[in-house]
Amino acid sequence: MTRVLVVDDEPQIVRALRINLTARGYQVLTAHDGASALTAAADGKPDVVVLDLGLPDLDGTDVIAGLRGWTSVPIIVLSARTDSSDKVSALDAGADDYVTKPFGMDELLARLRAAVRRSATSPTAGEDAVVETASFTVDLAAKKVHRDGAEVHLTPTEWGLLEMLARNRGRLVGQKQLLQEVWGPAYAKESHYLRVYLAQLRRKLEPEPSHPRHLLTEPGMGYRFEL
Amino acid sequence: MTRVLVVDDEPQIVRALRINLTARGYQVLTAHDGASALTAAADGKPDVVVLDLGLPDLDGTDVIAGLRGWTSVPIIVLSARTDSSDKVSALDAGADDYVTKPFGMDELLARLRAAVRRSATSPTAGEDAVVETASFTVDLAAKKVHRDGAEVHLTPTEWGLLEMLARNRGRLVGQKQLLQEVWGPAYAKESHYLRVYLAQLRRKLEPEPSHPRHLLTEPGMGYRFEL
DNA sequence: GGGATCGTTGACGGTGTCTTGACGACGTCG
DNA sequence: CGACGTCGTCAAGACACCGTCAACGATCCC
Repeated sequence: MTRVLVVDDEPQIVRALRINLTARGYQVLTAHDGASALTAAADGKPDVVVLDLGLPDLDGTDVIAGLRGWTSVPIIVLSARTDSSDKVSALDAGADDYVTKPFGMDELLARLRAAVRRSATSPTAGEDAVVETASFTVDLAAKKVHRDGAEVHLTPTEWGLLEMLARNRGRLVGQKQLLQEVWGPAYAKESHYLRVYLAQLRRKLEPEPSHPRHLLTEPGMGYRFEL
Repeated sequence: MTRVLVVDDEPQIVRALRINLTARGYQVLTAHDGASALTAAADGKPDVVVLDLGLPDLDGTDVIAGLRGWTSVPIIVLSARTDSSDKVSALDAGADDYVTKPFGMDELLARLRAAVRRSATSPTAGEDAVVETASFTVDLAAKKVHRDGAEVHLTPTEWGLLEMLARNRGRLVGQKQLLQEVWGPAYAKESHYLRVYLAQLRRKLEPEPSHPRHLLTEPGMGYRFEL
């Protein structure tokens, strides 16, 4: 789900955006001043930021600069000012788009889609798309697994499981979490599936399937992908 | 040096842009209709396109779609129409920005800088307009397929499918993704179409249609274009 | 108006995958 | 020491999916 951070100090604008965005399946985070916008962006990891320039505490370009210091998340600026100089300074500070109030909701949504589409195709996502271990490599973007140079074929379920573990590499992933993500919310208790498919993955990927080095079991808790 | 392709049929606009852009160190290419814009984009490999929607020959969204078929170069649309629906359709067709005439030169230049800055940070991943395999060649810009020197005729649907796969060559493309892109969002579950059209493509392009080497099936997941 | 092309839909067989059950090994706790 | 729960392994049937062929309308072009 796409996460949108809406930064505006006018409640009615925030409300209108929240309603429209939520109705279209976006997840909406909000902040009402510059300082909380920066922390919310760091905390909520939004996919796109809608930023009003007329904030009470910070200048708009400072907020943009504060974001651009560590993230390349798309920023769409809202502003009541139609001055060309305002637009130029905001865009040059690092904003991706500039919409003047009053704005049409259709247009804003279209510009938001465009911004999200752009950033989706560029692999700037913080995580690396290819995970490598001593015995095999997982390419998350291409959905391919290689072992000793040769490609290993995985079934959809096997891949879903491996992908979930690889995206959380190093961390423990609970069985319930795995089951709900790969099989669906109704399968939260079918822990037998995990045993069957972990065995299959180990047989395909581990040098010694009975003594796994990368696909580890944490008894009673879940599984962990270790590099 | 940054190369800008300016597409507009009004000479005075082209002249004004050429002067301003050249003075700021851009290299300027021009086209005055949709058809020549497409060839100029394929030929001149611009870093950004400024596109007027009111062209004499083609509809603006068709030009955008024609470009988006093979390149992700940023497109900034110029238009005299302020209709919200025009903006939405242009942005959803793949445009990056939409500026209404009359526009301030400062603002356009700032939006242009923003568009170039964005695309500069994303690695222009091996996006070649012509994809070559051992048995056939796909020219994404010209929308043509050759096999053994001769041109192969593809229907629009066949082409849409092949284009989508070729643009994601090496990567697995989910069936839902293919269906939504080629047939439309309402066809996300009509996976039967994929089987029929993949069979047709293989019959036309693969040396052994029953043992495909380039248009591969990943059961339960999707299809993959392998070089 | 006639013919060809294209998109859509149905039926069919074959193959691979998912699900399910049974069984033994291991560790823990009463 | 024995009961219990968890885990790993194996096997077999049910099922979904894929590829293929063919027929039907709709549309476009001559």
